[in-house]
Amino acid sequence: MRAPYGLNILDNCVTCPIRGEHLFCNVSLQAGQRLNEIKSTAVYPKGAMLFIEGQQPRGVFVLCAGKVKLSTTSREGKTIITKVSDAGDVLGLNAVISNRPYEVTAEMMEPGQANFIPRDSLLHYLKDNPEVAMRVAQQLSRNYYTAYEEIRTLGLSVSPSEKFAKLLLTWSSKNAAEDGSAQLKLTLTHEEVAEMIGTTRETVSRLFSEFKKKQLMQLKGATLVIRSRMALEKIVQS
Amino acid sequence: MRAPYGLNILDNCVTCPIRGEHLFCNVSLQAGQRLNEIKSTAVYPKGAMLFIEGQQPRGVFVLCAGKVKLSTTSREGKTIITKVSDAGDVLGLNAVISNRPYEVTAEMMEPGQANFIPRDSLLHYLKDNPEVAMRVAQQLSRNYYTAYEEIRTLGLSVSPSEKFAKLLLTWSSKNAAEDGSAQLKLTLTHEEVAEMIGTTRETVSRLFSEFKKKQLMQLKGATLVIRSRMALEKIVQS
DNA sequence: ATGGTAGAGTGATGCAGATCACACACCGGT
DNA sequence: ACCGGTGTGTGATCTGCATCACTCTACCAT
Repeated sequence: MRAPYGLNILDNCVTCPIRGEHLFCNVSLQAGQRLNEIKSTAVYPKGAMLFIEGQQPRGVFVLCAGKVKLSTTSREGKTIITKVSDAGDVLGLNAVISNRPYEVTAEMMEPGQANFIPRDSLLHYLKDNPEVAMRVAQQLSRNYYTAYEEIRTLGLSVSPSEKFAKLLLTWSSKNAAEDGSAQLKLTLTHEEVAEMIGTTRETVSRLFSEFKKKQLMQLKGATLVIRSRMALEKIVQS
Repeated sequence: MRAPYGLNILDNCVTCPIRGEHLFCNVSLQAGQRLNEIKSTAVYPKGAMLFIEGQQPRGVFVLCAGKVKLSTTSREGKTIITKVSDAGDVLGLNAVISNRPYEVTAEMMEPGQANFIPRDSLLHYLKDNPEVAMRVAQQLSRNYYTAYEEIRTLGLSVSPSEKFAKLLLTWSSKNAAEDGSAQLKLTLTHEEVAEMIGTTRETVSRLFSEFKKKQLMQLKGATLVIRSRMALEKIVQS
């Protein structure tokens, strides 16, 4: 199947091409079919906004391919990135369930694909499928935990170094090797990293140098190598 | 009915003596009765811990009377207070639904009363009452929004003054008068205020003086008078 | 009264990190 | 080869707040 942005369209990504533990997976056959009827698939270019902070919730997006940046901006223009989502994540769920405006802006960081489920359809669907409703509740509380971790990080760790180390740890835990090292592609700019840990671009730049010098990490092109998680954990201390 | 700590025991506070919009209110008659069967009521002294960060979730507490302080502490002993709950709030819901450890510590700030619903009973109950399950999902997403606001505050507002002004605003919105002024009892110590906005006791002390001098607030004994919300909002700017 | 303790006010000092101001490196377009 | 734009590295300065170190008050218990 031909698709724009050099992507192949994934056939039925709502029922998780990737992870077994996904929100809409392992539902009954009937429930799965109904889900296919109410979803619609679309492909997005880099920079596309799935939704914007403050908008009324139209529905949820189930991300099939590509990375999505979730961020909030204050009136003065200061921005924090709260999360980088990837395939399998469900975006906009909180807003849809509670019928409040989207609390973040979701922007494609690279070309990707997502399934859209309109708010009304989803709510009816959940009414008819209590099993899935329960899963949604669990997903919401997981979201809450993630937010909570963020609060702990922002509220308890004082120094940028600590927050930076924490960020590296979360990255490395997604690509961990046996020996405590990890390797991953760095897709964010220093500016964006700064927005994730609530500091300035310059400070991030200095943090990179400092951590490299201290042998905590290594950088070959866009490939980030984390030497030992242990050493980072010692910096975090919280 | 006699009770310890000078409290009168409230008869059936799980079905909201106070607020109509409560989680377990307006459920069907049958569902309400079942709820009464699985709950148990207890009275707590000041300083009692309903649950502690890291404990396995035993169940949820529906607060009937008294204020409860929710906090997290880092390994180095730094503490942040994430919320002060009062009557009507449901505590521990996220932990119970997602079956993860309680993420906060819940401590009574004054004598009070709460209904306890054990985890298993609640989960069965929700399975049997999808209407209530949906309400729980909504409650969870509200919790999420609150957490999200906290993230915005911690991440976007830099200075303690801003965060302090923000805190005063949330306080005053609960006791607002028509003209933008508000009056409330200050039950927290400077230390505790510091833990709410992520700064030190000394800084809070100076903030109080500063805000009083700038006519933003007034303090008669434990009664805090907020002159104009407008002026505070100008400080917040986010 | 007298002590003890928890909370509150306030000055002096030091430093981490924001801010400003550059220079440079890289890449894609024409 | 040339440019412009975007991202990065790094020095110099400036400042807000944490930290330390007190004193003072209010309140309770004896």
